Amino acid sequence: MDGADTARRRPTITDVARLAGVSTQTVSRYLRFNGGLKPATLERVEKAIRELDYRPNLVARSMRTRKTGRLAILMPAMAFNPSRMLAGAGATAQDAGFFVDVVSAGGGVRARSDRLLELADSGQYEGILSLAPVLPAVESKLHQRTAVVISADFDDEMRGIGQLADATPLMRMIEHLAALGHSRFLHVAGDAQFASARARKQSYLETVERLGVESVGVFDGDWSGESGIEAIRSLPSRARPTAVIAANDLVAAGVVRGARERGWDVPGDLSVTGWDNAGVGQFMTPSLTTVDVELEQLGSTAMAKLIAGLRDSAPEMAEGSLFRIVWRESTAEPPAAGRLSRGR
Amino acid sequence: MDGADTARRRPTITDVARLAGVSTQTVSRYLRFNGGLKPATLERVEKAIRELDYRPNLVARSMRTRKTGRLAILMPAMAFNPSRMLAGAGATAQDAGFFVDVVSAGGGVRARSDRLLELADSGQYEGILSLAPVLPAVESKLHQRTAVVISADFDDEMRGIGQLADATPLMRMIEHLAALGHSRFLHVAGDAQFASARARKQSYLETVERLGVESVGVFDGDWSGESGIEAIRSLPSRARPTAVIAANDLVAAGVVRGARERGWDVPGDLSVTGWDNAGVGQFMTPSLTTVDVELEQLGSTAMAKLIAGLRDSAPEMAEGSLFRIVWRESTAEPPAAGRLSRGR
DNA sequence: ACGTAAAAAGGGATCGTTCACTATGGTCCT
DNA sequence: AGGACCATAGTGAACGATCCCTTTTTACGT
Repeated sequence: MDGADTARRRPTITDVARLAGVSTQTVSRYLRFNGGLKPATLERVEKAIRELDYRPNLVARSMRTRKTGRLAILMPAMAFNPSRMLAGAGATAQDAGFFVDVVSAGGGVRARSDRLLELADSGQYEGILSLAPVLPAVESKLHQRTAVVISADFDDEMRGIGQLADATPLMRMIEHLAALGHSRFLHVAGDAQFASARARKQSYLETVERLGVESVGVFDGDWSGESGIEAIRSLPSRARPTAVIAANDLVAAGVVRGARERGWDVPGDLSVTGWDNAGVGQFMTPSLTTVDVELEQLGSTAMAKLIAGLRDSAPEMAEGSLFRIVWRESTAEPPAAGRLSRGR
Repeated sequence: MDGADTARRRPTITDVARLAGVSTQTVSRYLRFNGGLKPATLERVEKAIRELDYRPNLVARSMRTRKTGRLAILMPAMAFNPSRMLAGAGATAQDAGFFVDVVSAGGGVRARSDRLLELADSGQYEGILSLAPVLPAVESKLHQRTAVVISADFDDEMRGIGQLADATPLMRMIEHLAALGHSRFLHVAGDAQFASARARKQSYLETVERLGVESVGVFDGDWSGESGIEAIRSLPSRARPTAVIAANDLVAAGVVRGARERGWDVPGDLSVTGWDNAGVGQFMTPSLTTVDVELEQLGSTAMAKLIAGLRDSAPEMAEGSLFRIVWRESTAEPPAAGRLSRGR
């Protein structure tokens, strides 16, 4: 996984000083507070920094200043959702002798990408694992530096681990429903920015095609409950599916709600499946059929890949499926012909 | 907020070497691989380390080895729940010039406490913000070292920020329900390990007392949906509340489910409130009345407190409430006398 | 033109560790 | 006995930045 790419040494403050024709102390002064420099000197320093694309080595700085500028947040590994994945990743990394810091990056893809670059350049990390999509352009900028990046749900052009995006359980669910007699399906997709959303959509289309069952179409949603409702609302009443494959549980909940709005009974008239096994789904009425994902395992595997990449060794892959379909009340046999609730 | 407590300098490898009567290199050798030392020397070094309670300075080590042993995980600030709080905390810290690393700590209180100590002693952090409960004993062990700890939901004996534990919205909800005519309440509490759970329970008891309404009791749960179901199941049929105040949305969903099991209609026979405004609650039937919490704000405030503590200045407190009650379908007027569903 | 003070820039030490060598002393072999 | 070799321990120099202090340059008033 690359890694043998540390071509140029990182420029240091000395390099900058030499290029600018000043002492390191002057450069240091520039870096810490933009004052006390003659305009001419200042410009020379700035130019040198720009030219070398220099960034201070934060480790060396902390060493001298005895300040790290870092705070740690201990995350509860409680019922919270994403922490399950983090917990897995963290454990694996710790076993391998690494500290794991989870840096949260707010904002959109753009902001996240910038943050990623910033982190990579800070020299404080040997590897970065991104669990969120990042702009493809990031990779090229990254290559010259050391940090290795792997992601669980990256853009296709990047090295994705692919497991999160594995959508075979969705295939199985459709097969099972088709075996029960369902013949008209609808898919409400997640945000296409996510590889997992695209994979599920893709898998849906292929499976429907392969089984020769009818598809009412795909509604392009955004993981939100609203998109689930909207998908049902926007359905012309003649094209009424008997089963909806939702991108996740939240969407599925929206779908159920939307169906109820139109007077359709779930699962009497319509079967609905979700994805994630969100805690609440089990207690809804009807309880939600969903896919339980071994998030810890997933996080752990992703981390193992990253570490293997750093060490130029092959990762140990976990065997066995990371997914488990949980059949609950929201799925059942399709309504017998003519026994549909009227609805709208 | 302490901080002026850096009495002793941290012992260095030189101190250890001097005390053991060997060179620093020998100590270093001991630290990196326990070999190549004569048993006698080894013991002297070990004794010195123990005596000084020495721990290697990881910053200096990274500086020399050019390895940080750290990995970063970029967390998606997406629909995930806890990341909202992290996002707020992270933004505030970044504004103040700090890097924020979110370290996830799995396991129980015990493991988390150990991890906290480890982090504090690593010397890599200036402050630590724990969002999860930690053993009270930790505080005393911490005092001698530099790291400042504040938590949003600590044990009472520690400096909690109190805001997460603020349960006034719960009071408001009870008042409102009482005004609607409800007179028999039940509370399903969360894990008593959490200050927020205790605060809600406390607040429930006080409010019920103050308003002079009847309380069927408090069921001590653990934040889980099962505990919600169990609370309803275990209710003798003569002591039937008209409103249940659940510790969070998951519990509330369990309560709704349990009520349905017994043939009680929600909200016809029983009103139910949750807490958290979990995404799915809005799409359940009935949709869940809940308390929406400004998690970003909360995280941000907690972080501001921590930073203020580090700088010995007063934190800027956010004004305005961080809570908003969201009334939805799961709450309504109590059933008119004699118009209860039969149920069991 | 000169002295003086302030501004600007530089020199060298230093933070705590590890690395690449070197210096011991002892053991074993020829 | 002499040397090769190993195990053990020590020396000095980095790593890259900042800090304290000194030196040089500039500005300014007389």
